[in-house]
Amino acid sequence: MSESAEWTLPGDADAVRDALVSWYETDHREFPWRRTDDPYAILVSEVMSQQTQLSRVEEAWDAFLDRWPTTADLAAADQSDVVGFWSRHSLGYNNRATYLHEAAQQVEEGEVGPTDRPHEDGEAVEAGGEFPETPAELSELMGVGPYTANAVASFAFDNGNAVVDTNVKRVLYRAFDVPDDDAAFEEAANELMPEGESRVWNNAIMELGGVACGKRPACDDAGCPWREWCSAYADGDFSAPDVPKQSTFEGSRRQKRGRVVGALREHGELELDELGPRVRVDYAPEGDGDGSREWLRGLVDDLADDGLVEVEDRADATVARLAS
DNA sequence: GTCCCGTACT
DNA sequence: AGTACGGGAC
Repeated sequence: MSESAEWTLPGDADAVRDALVSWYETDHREFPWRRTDDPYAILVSEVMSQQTQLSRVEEAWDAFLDRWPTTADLAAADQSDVVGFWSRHSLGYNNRATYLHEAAQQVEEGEVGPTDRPHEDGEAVEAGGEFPETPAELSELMGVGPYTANAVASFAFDNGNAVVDTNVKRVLYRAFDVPDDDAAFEEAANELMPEGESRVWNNAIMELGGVACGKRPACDDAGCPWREWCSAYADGDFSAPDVPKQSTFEGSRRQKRGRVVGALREHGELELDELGPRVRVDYAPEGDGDGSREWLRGLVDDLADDGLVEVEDRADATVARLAS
């Protein structure tokens, strides 16, 4: 179903496909996670890569897998250690550390994947620990959406659909005038992907978006394999789909949340009035506005709702620590 | 200050 | 449909 026929793939689509795969196979960046087909290791790399410069991900990825080499290891870990690791490595979005931890537990408990099936009360449940292999099963994992599901299915099992991230959108938008519309991008991406070759294809098209067709295009320098078909190369219009604006981090609530997690990681447990000055230099317990004890209580309560922090009311004071 | 960016939640 | 979410690179 396509109400918008504004875009078309070139008539010789197979030549387009072959050109990209050949270009990728001739030369591409090397990343350690491209040398494994362990779905867990690939999931870790994808979750990290969603948010961080690839150079720093390499070191964090190695250290993470060294510490928790399997889903069983991660599932058994204290969540505070996982969040602490995430924070120490400046990986951002601490929620995703808890998602990854929960996803490992889902796999170990057999909640998802090939062993997933209804069972009666009292019946022995199948052991679990088998990693899901299809995009639909992978999507059941906490923190795994359409992009990550297809990336893991592709890179671990060569079993995915076309990935659609901002790199892919930009490439399709520029080269084939696919409109800035999620359904159109998904349709075009899947029409273009050679059947059953998701591993090499998704690697190749994201490499194209990262190396040749970035925000600043490098068509000739990167030897873009699609120049002869590319609409943007022909008319010089290298505009890209709109990306949502980022609110400023300095002074933001996100910054204060990060400081709470950092302080609790460092000290283990703190009373609110010990935590406050580490979050805002102008912390002033009395009152009810920003920077007050009441404000801080609201902040740590939200972190508790997110599963990142534990808050305990004692007779004399309220204490906070990273969630175990 | 701007950019990066997929997912969960409302 | 819109918003929250981290912190480093530039």
